[in-house]
Amino acid sequence: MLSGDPRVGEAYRQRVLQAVEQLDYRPNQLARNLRKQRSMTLGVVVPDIENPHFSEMVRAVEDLAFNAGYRVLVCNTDETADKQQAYLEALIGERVMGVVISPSEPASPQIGRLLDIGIPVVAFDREVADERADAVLADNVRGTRTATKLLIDTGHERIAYIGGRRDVETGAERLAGYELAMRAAGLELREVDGAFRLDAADAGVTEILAASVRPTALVVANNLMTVGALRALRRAGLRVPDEMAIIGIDDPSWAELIDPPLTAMAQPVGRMAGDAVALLLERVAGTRTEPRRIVHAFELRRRLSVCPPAPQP
Amino acid sequence: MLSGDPRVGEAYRQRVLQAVEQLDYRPNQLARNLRKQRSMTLGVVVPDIENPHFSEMVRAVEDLAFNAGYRVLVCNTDETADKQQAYLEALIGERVMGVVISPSEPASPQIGRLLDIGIPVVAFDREVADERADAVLADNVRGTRTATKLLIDTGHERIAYIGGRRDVETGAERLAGYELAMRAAGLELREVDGAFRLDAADAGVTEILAASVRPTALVVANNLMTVGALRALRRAGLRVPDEMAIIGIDDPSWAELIDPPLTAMAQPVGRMAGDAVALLLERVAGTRTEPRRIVHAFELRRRLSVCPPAPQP
DNA sequence: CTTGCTCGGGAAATCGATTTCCGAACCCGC
DNA sequence: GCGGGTTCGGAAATCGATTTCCCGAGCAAG
Repeated sequence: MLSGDPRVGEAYRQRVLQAVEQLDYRPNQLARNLRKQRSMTLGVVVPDIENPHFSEMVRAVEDLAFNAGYRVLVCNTDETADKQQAYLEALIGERVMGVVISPSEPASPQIGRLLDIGIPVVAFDREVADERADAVLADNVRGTRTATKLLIDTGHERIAYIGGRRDVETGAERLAGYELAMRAAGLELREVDGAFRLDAADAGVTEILAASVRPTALVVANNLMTVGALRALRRAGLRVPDEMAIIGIDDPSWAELIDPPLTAMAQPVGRMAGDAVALLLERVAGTRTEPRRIVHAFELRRRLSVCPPAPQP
Repeated sequence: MLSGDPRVGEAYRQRVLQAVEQLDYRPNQLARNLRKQRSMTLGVVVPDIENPHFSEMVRAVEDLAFNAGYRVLVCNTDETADKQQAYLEALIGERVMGVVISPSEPASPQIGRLLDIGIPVVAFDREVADERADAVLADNVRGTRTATKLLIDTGHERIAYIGGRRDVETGAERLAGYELAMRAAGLELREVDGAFRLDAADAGVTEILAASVRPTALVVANNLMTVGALRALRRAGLRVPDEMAIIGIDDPSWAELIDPPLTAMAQPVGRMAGDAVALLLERVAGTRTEPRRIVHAFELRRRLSVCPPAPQP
């Protein structure tokens, strides 16, 4: 009756509600969870919550979930398959009502298990291996191609790409976007792996700068690596954009504060998170059973870190 | 027996473990939670997870908690008392094993309830009203006084302070630190409320700049407001540091990338989070019953956003 | 007026692991 | 060889809300 049975007498209901009031009765959530075999919780699995891209996403998901009456269990995988597996296992154990995941490992068997037992999964940023999952993605190929093309159109020919892990969607697609643009223009590829990490990007850029023929522009595949790249450039004493143009994927809040303000490809993270939660809630409500994929476009934020290359000696 | 009863026959144990293996048996976490009246979860309550200060903290807590076998329920309060209350209520309902909270409202009655039912609470950054809670704090008064003193020692006399909410510990203490330093030097106070928010700080700085006599230096009480302040300065076309020196409390990763690199007071967030989790685990283990307060010192990161003021006309 | 049906409310079963309880077997020493 | 004390494994109670079941009352129709 306490769960809102409509066929209950009014007088009786009043009596009970009054008792509830007087005794300061609070239903035991744990007992409820056991009986219902679910907990009003959503799992959010991200590779790195310190990355502003993901903290913005977590923030948005959390907000929407809270308003819909859910709690959020945040899982940080450190880009490792192990932690991801452990966390997904835990989420299954907790019988969460849905999972938003930006997978470090797209093929964790737990993802299939989740879907098997009816827990909806929404892939965020990166797809998962299971067909049944929904997905909210950014058009990485086009975004990175646009970024690269901007450099080409500005007059650059030696353009290096600081990339992320190729074994995940985002890394592979962004690389593809870069390659598409470069090949279309008949330019030579120059790729360095920054593993989506600050330090690796720093090292990568340092390595690039050591080469006999330096590039005149960089495309950096995410915001952490952009910090690393900028650090390496600063250490090498290179001026941006005259000596090295740079365009970043992701547009964190500090992008317009640095010198020069960073030209960036922004993802509509807030809207993407909104879509992800909406997809989950549709599944929970049973409104939809067909998998859906939603792809968002990047948006170019033109600032001052890109200018034509210096004339060649 | 499955919970590791030591007084169990070896042969029997083997037989059971084999059965466990074969049937792919997974204990139902929800049933376990109900029976034990607890869930292997820690609650982390922060005002804004998008703020790098807190995302770093959440990240560190999450990591340590995971290694200790706990999950982390992240609660974002948006600096509102309402959301904080709702979340604390939920954490009580989930019977979490401990709570790390950076309170928006230090006196929520739920904090007392948590402690009443034996759930340890550690205050982070800002104290809570209940005596029984542990606390991990930064020495805000000294940190801000040091920051202000640096400006004074550099030769500034008109120093404005962009402050955060005075009704929370950090805001009040940082303000006090500024006032201490200014009064000690016999200088006039100039305070603006930025509510710890980017936009409010932007507006505050804009307001300050509109005054007939402008300050020559700013102390900004946290990293979000620093972004706002820098934005306002840029919009007004003021050069840092010659026309306006600036020192920020908090040292986010972008601080050394901006132009000029930001002079900042850094908090050892990682160590603070480590202490917080350690305090919780001590409580859970029952090793300690006396409340503890740990105070960490800020660390000055001298960069280029502070220089002597231009000579007066 | 009686049969049949609906509705309200109380009682009991359920979720599944943990914890307690108990009887049987076993060991030791006297 | 027997009483007292362990040890071990099975059985039952427990956690507390939800869900199902069921009976009695009330009402309508024949």
